[in-house]
Amino acid sequence: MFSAKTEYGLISLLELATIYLQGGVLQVAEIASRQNIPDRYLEQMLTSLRRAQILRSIRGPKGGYQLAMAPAQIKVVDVVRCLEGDSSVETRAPRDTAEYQVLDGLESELAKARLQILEGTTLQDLVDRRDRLVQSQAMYFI
Amino acid sequence: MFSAKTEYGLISLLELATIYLQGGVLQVAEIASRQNIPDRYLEQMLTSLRRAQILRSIRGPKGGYQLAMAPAQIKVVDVVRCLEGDSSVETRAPRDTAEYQVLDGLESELAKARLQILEGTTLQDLVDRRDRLVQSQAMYFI
DNA sequence: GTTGTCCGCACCCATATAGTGCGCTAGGGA
DNA sequence: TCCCTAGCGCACTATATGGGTGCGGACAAC
Repeated sequence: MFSAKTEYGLISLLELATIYLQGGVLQVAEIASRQNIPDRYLEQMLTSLRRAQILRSIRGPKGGYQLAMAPAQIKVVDVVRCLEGDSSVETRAPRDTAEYQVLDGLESELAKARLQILEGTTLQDLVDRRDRLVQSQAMYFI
Repeated sequence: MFSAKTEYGLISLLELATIYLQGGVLQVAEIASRQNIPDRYLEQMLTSLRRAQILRSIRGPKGGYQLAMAPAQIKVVDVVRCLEGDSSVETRAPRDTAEYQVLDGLESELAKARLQILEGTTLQDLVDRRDRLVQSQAMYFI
């Protein structure tokens, strides 16, 4: 459902979100090795996210990336739109029969449902879910 | 959102649904030319739909395809599953970090929303929508 | 000025999607 | 009976896309 690009981006943001309050910084290589992502590839996603003002970068030694705003301000839909080729710019050609129009209607219904979920979920929500998940999994070891 | 395969299939079923009550039959070439679909390609979709028991075929002169059941019995999700490579058979490998699990949760949320719509829409629904569309467009000419 | 990190392309490769070619098979009608 | 028509089946091609690499430059800290 998500492309690798989107997944890698969201994962990275999730990592950065957890250290946001301390103003923490992570380097591409750190995230990549921890999450098993090709680092040269991950750079591309982080660059896109920086251009979209979602991330901020610091160059030089001790550099890295950090969130440009609070996790609660970042909606998943923003990340998806940034990393997925903003799918809606496609000008399909004829599509003039009534049958096609009905299908278009159905497709936009699907797109709307998807958008609604992505609009309603913030990075903070994902962080919370992950924390709860880790918590519940830790229970098993007691 | 839909692949060309799925669209072509749904369009064809829509055409066949409108003549279902008269037990009507349409040939590949007819549908293809009316909807501007490469006919040799469309055959592949119709074959898949026949194998899935959604269509029935009649060979020889005066042959063609017809629906195997009433339009109200055919759910869009059946057609999509038949024509789209039943996406859910993919066994993604590692995906063991908590971050990935959270993403998987979000993705299944999206998939569920999509499925709900596709499950709840029948061919008859689409036919009705098209008829209403044609009706309302005819209004403009009065 | 050297090291470490981000920056930015251009490039490559595998796979999926969309579409074609070509011949076979079965049923109806002259 | 023979031929024509329309479905059957599969191998093949071509183009786009997604995922990933290579290589060098730029900038900041030490």
